[in-house]
Amino acid sequence: MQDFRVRFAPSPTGPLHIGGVRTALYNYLLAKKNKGKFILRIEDTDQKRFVPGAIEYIKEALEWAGIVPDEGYGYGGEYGPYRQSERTEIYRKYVNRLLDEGKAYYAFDTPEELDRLRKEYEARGETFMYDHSVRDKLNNSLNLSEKETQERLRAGVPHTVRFKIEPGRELVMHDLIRGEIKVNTSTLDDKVLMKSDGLPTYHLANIVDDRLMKISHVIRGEEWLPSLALHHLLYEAFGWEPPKFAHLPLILKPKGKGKLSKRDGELGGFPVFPLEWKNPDTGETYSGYREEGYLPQAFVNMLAMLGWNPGDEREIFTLEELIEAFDLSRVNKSGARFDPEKAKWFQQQHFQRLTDDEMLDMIYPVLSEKLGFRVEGKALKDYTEKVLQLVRERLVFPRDFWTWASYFYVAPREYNPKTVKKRWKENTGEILKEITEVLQQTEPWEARTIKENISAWITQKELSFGKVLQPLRIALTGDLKGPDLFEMMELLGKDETHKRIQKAVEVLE
RNA sequence: GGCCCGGUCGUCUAACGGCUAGGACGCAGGAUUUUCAUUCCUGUAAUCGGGGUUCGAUUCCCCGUCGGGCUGCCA
Repeated sequence: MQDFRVRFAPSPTGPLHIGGVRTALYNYLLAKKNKGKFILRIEDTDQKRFVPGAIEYIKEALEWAGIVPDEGYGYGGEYGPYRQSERTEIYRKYVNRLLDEGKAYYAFDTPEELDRLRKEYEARGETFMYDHSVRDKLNNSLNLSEKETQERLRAGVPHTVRFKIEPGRELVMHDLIRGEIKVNTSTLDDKVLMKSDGLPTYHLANIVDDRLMKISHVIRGEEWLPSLALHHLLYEAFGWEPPKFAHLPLILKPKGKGKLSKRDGELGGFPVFPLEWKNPDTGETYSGYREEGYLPQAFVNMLAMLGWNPGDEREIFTLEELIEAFDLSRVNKSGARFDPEKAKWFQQQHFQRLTDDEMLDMIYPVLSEKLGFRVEGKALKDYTEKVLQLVRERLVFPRDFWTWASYFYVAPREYNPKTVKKRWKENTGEILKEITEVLQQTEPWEARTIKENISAWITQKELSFGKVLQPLRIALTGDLKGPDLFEMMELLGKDETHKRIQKAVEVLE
C-alpha cells in the first residue's frame, strides 16, 4: 500500500488568491483524512516572474488558514530541496535521459522566429503548433547532423529542449473527479521542457518532482487539464507509473464572464486574497480576508463549500469536521461562481459560535483603536464584557462591536436628524423631564426596577410606550437602534443616563 | 479558429433511471421587540434546446447551443 502524499505547488508570482487556497485546502483535507502528508513545493522556475515576498505570503496565508504543510519548503522533509530553483541539476539529469533516448530534441529556433511564425499562421486564420507536422522543417537537432548539433551546443548557441510527441495515439486517462478523458496525441505540440536559460518548464519540473517526492495524488486546478495528456506521456517516457489525478473546478467571478481575478475584489468590494497584499512595485494594496476580520475557520468553511458538499444538508464545519467529511467523489465538475454574500454568512455563523472570551480577545483591539487608548484594567474589561452580552448576537465581524456599542463608551455627539424629526414631538421634552424624576427615585438602579417604574408611569399617564421610550433612546444613543433600553440604562449608570437626557432636551428643544 | 472540460432556482448545491425536483445564500412578506439587529415562520424561483434508449429520463447516448479553460522558452 502506497503512502498517501499530496502537494500544493504554487508559483511565487504574487499573492495566493482564494482559488489557490482552496486547492491547498482540498489537498490538505485529503492528506489528513488519509493519514498522509501535505507537502509545500515552490515552483519558481520562471525567474522573470518571481515576486519578492510571495513565498512568505504563501506560507503565512496557509498557516493563518490552518492549512499547515507537514513537509516542504520551510517545513523540512527528506525529499528536498522543495524549491525548484534549487533543483536545476536534477532536472538536467532527467532531460539528458530523454535526449539520450531520442524522446526529446534540441531546438535552436529563436523566440523571434517562433513569434513570426505564429503571426503568419494567425494571418491565415490558423494556429501555429510546434508539432510532428512542422518539426522537420524547423531549426532543431532532428534536422541537423549530430556533429552540427554538438558544435552549436559547444559554441553556446541558445537553445531549448523539446519533448518529441508521436502523433496518432488515442490516450485514455482517468481523472478522479471527471472520469475518463480521451485525447489524441496528434493534437499535442512538442512542449519545451528546458528553457534557454537552463531552467526547466513547469511540465518537466512538475513530473520529475512529483515522482521524486513520491506524490501519490495530484490535485490541482482545472486549468491544468489540457496538460494532462502531456504529463502522462512524460511519465511514460521515463517509464514511471503516473500518480492519480484530480482536476478541481475553477472559481468564477460573482458577476460577468470568466474566472475570478484580483481585479474583481476592487470592483465588487470583497477580498480575493486571504491576507492583505502590498504590491512591492506599484505600492498598490489589496485587501485580505484576515484584515477584513474574517475568522480563518469561516474562510476555510466557505472555500470548502465552493465546489464540494458533504452529501447531506450540513453547511457549517470546523476544519476537523471537514477532514472527517471530505471526499473527492463529492467535488463538483462545473465551475462555481463566488458569492461574497454567502462568505459573509459563513463568517456570521462562525463568529456567533465563538465564546465570549474569544470574541472579547478580538474586540479589545478594535475598541482600543476607536477609543484612542489601550483597553486594559479590570473595570473597563468587566464593563465591556457586560456590553458584549447586550450586543453580541448582532455581531458578524469584530469591528461591528463599535457600530453597535459605541454609545456605551462615548455619549452621542449628534442625533440622527431623520429620526429626531419623526419621533421628537413638542411635548417630548416635557415627558423626558418628568421621566428624569421617575428615574431619580428608582432604586436599586437595575434594568428590572427601571422598567417597572417607567412602565407604571407611562400607564398612569395613559401614554404610549413608543412616545416615551423612543425619544429616550434617541437621547441615550443618538439614534433609534440598539439593545434593550433598560439594560442599557443600567449599564450606563444613573448619572450618565441623566446627563444624556438633559443634554438631549437642551439640544433638541 | 483548434483541443479539452462543463450546463438543476439570480448564486452555491441535493436528488442508486422512479415523489409535489430538496436545502442554503439573497430577495419579499409576516411574527417577536419600545427601536434597529438577531431569531422564528411563510413565500419567491430551476432541470439549456432537439433527438434517441427506456414502461419511465435532471440522471444514460448523440447533435446543437451556451459557459469555462488551454492554445508561451508563464505557472
